[in-house]
Amino acid sequence: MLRANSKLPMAQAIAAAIRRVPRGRVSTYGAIAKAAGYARCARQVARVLRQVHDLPWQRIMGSGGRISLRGEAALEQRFLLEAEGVRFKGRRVDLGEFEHRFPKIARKQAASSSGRRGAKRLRPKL
DNA sequence: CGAGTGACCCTCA
DNA sequence: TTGAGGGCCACTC
Repeated sequence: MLRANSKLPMAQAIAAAIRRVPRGRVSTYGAIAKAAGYARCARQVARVLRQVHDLPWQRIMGSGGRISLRGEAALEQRFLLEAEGVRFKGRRVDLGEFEHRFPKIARKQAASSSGRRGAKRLRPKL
């Protein structure tokens, strides 16, 4: 059961949003982040996906339905999604048909001033 | 050249 | 010490 996401931690809110995606459907970082109430934290979504493996990470795609993963993980994701009935168009998914739409998006206004400088780290190459 | 995105990081309590 | 939370920047199109 999902409570008001405004009372849940950010990671939990994001995780809850991810769990709201039904089988056979996919979502994007921006959509998840916005659904969770943190439209600017698309990166945090990735962090949750990596940290919490209780989520259907396979249903989370990058913008445009692209797979943000790399290597065999991308192939695995595609395989799992195809098993759910999601059709791939080359390297992408047709979000127009498979993107899950959240019934309600809670507008949360975070007025906290915590972390400032974030990751400057370069992206991993493969 | 500009806009958009990201499977992370760092900083604060 | 750990937990929680938020954002900047490099890279792609």
